[in-house]
Amino acid sequence: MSESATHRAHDVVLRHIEDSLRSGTLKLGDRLPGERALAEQFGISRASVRDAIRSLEVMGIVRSATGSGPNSGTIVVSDPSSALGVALRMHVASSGLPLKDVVEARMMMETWSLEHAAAAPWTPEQLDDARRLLDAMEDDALPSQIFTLLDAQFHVALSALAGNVVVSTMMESMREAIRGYIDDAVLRRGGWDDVVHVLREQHRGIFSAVEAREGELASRLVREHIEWFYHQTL
Amino acid sequence: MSESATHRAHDVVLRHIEDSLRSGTLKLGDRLPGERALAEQFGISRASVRDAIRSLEVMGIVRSATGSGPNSGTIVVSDPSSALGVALRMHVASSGLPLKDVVEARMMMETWSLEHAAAAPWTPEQLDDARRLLDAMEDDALPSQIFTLLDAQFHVALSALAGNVVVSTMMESMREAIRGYIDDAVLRRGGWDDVVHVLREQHRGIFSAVEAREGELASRLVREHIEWFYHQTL
DNA sequence: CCGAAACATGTGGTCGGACCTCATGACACC
DNA sequence: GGTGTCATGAGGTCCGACCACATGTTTCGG
Repeated sequence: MSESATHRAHDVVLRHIEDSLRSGTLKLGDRLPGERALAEQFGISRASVRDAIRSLEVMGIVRSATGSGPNSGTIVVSDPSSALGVALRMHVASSGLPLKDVVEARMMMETWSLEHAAAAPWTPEQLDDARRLLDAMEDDALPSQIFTLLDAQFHVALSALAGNVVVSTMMESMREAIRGYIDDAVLRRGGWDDVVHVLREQHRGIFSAVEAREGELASRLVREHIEWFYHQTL
Repeated sequence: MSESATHRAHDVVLRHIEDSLRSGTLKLGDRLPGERALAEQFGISRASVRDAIRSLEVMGIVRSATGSGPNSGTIVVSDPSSALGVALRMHVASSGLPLKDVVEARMMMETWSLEHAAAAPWTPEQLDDARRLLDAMEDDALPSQIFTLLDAQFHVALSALAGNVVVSTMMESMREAIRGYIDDAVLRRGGWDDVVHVLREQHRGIFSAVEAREGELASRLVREHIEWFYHQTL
């Protein structure tokens, strides 16, 4: 923002794209010019253009695909959650961010979300997403990895009711980042059948509280839910 | 996690580094082999290796520098906040994430942090960081851009007392992402001299509450502080 | 006339080799 | 012993080529 330092070759295209995004010249769903065209336009090599686009791709700003037609090329998307999720996972892997703090942060966001969901203007249709996931998790034949996946989606769906995209995104990315650790911990622990019954009951309780718009109750239940599961496994 | 799909050339490097990080073979401060060496080791081109390293750099996992000596080459670091900050800023620019939600999320994290800071085991030295920033902001000659920078650091320093690295990191990155917008809004509004007096007073009140470990009061004050400033400018 | 197979086109993905800038440490020279 | 020069090796940039892929077009057989 402050120092320009446009001397780095790949920065010029990065800045140009950010400016275009900010000014509205480039918006969600638009296609960027081809890498070769951008290279010529800015007078830099295609490698540097690729460098910049790669950065945007890692951030979840654009998506690149080979081939031709409307689905090919580099397209402006908005996929912050998976991008942040990967980054978070890497930082947890490198011990830069303690897993304990990730779980704690997730609990903060989820309790906040459910509290605020009580007063938020969501429609019954939005709640149905969560209900479908709740029903899907009743299947006894579900492997634990699939269950935890649905579990994550259930929590995200409920939290989304609060209406804050940033909080939902961060929650989703944190869940994505720790999914691998959870699956490992579940397999290492064993006795999944006993655990899953408790989880189902807790989920139903949380869902009912949200449905009744009892924010404080929902918040307390989800806190107990996460704390219980955390101490059971990790 | 699910499909391996190591057919992408740059993914093999990415996976290898993540595994090395997870197993401890690679730790903070270590230097990666040179790009040419990695290329030969995995039997891929240097361009693909650069692609992978670039991804890690964007995530704040490594840092690359030219030259020779201990500060050169690619080194494992942990800089999630600036990495997330840039990504967040881009998403706000592309309207993928509403600024309002970012501010709201920041308020959630900060109130949570100050509440928990009351019971956290921080030392007086940690509080001194915030105190120094508080004193520095007393300077009347400070341009608004510098003030907001110190302001951001002050808030991060206080929040860090809660002891949760993930929350601190996210707060810092959100503040970084919206800094440009705040500076613009302040300049557009004018009358900075009137605003800054109120801000100083609010900061002192928040600091005192934290120092006295009155979590609830600190939390309330910081909420009012953020809400007031938000309505004054944006 | 129509459907299907072959082809042309343009995209990102990969490659390898070249040259540049830069920070450092070693070495020769005062 | 201090100092300036140079060799070294790292990342940064560029070029030009080729590959894999998805699509749109053309062509050919029925």
